[in-house]
Amino acid sequence: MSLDNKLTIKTLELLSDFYEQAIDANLIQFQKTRKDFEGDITLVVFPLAKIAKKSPPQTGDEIGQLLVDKIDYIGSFNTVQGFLNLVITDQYWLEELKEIETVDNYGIQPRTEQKLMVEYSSPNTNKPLHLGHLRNNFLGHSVARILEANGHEVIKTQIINDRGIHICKSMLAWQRFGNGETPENSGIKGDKLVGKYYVKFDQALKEETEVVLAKWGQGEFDVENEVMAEYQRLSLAATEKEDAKSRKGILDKIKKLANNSTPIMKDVKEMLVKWEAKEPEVYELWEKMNGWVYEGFNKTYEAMGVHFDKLYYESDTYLKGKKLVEQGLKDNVFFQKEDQSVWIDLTDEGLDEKLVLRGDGTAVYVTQDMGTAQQRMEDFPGLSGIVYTVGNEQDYHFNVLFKILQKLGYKWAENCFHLSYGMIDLRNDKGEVGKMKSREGTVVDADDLVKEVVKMAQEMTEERGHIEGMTEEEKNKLYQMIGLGGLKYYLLKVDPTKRMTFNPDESVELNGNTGPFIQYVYARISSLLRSAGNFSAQNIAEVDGLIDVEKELVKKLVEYPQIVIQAGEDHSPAIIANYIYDLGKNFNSLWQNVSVLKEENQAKREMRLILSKNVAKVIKSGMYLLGIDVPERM
RNA sequence: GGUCGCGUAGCUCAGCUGGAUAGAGCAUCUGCCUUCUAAGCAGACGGUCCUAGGUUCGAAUCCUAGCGCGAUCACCA
Repeated sequence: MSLDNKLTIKTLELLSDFYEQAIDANLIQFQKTRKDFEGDITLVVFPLAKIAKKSPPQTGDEIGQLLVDKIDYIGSFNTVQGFLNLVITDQYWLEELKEIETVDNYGIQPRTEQKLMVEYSSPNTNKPLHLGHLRNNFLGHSVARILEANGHEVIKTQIINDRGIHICKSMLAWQRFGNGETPENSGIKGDKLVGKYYVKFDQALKEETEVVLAKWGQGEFDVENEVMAEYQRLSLAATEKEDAKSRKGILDKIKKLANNSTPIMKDVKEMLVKWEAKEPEVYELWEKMNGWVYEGFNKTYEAMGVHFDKLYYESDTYLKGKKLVEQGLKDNVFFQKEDQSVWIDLTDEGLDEKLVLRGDGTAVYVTQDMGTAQQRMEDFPGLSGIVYTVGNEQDYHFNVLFKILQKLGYKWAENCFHLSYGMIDLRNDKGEVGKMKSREGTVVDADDLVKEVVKMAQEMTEERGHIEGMTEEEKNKLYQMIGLGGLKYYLLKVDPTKRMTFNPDESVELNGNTGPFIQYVYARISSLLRSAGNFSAQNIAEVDGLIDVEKELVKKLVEYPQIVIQAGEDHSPAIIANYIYDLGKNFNSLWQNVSVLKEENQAKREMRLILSKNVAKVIKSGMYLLGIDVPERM
């Protein structure tokens, strides 16, 4: 039990007795003592002053005396204003250290009954992975490990968006402009090659859209009457609007209308229908191109060091979604419009009407998500919930999805959680911050970044020169570990829910609050332990006093289990990251200020070795939770 | 326009379930390698916690309004 909890229970008991009345547990508020004051833990006495019927300082003194008298590990106290600072004895901390030393899986929580699925990555198969996917993957992978450390059984998964109109776009463009280009004959990585044709489609679409708009402008309409009417309505509205913003909104709508009226767009839609009908020509092309993509993705995942227990493909689950729509239609959860499209009315939930099946009978995004969720529940009986690692731009979508699942009557929908993380912004040469834009060529490619980061790690490590005697293979492994560790840490140390600004220089930085800084602490301790000889925790209790840095370190170690729990509850690797950084910093302070091996007092020397060993143990454990490896030497 | 989110040092971020004089890193400047790995340590400089009200013993933290930024409101995913 933590000191905080222990003290709260004891104090509650003592105070109830002392003041002869029942005391609300919420009035007992312990917090860490601020550095500027003497003490380890502080009781906030303001809430208790009323009960004592004395001023806060008097109350503090009164309670402080009581606690010192009754609790043996409280050595002394001081009251500053309404804050009662308690000094815990060194013996107590030494016992704690000894305890930590005996636990192998320190910080890891006992098994629970919960079985959770964590979904992350979930890319579209029409473009290569980029920086945003890196944040997604590292986050999901780390959260999976954190949940495991909290005792839950975890299944790591992803849903591969391998079908849909966007895939058909790449396919169509390849058919038209590809001239039989393949990864083999071009040497281009599979996912990159398919991405290339997705871009080609976009260009073609843009050109055709302009043609359509030009025709419309001259009054030539070879489209359905409704489209023409809609265009005329919008054009009129655009001329009436005064402010530029709403004008732009209408112009965007016109553009979209034109977009959808292009021949190429019609062809793509047709292709999707053919695909759903499994027409061999289309289906084979689809299989071929997706095969290229998977080959490319697998290389990227391997380089990133993330993996999955089970893969789902939308092409397998969207039919299940369609069945759910059918059933829901019968049960009056959904309703059908004249054009045969199927909708759900969520206006009573504060949301809108939402399409669940297109008029032509093909599935949309949410259709397949419904099917996927149900499939998962069938595949893993007893699954308690699903964690969806998906960007916060999809907050609305998941809101809708969970509501739909609830309305369909699935109890487990309540345990689905959208791990909604912030977008990554980039800073351009002018210092402006903004999103990655493929059109402006600012998308940071995942493969390129990983390669770059490892290369930088190599250069910087060679400069430092701590690696003589390593084989080439060991060296390469180390560069990989440092580069990737730095990148992962950089992306994970920020609160996942917040958007962040990517700075390429900081992502490869070795100094300060970085992954390599922490890895370095681990390597230092490893080096220390290598030259320490034999030691044990037996004589720790004989140490006659702890210096500040030592005590700080023990206190920090004691916090770890709570940190793991907190990180699990909040789904936040950042909590782990910030904690290990603090721990590492504290250790460096010890390292720089005292010598471990040259300490003459034997008990003290052993205590410091045990302390160091356990700092390393916790660093390794915490870094594992972030998906980062630590080196014995660097 | 509706909904949701964000606004803390020059920059990137902690702190936000209310507690003491708001913390780190980067950048700038000082010191410290004959000593277990200086990828380090010690220190200096740097703040209208967006603004205005409110709640209370106490507000960066909670509430309301305003300003600014972003996301979303697709028969895209």
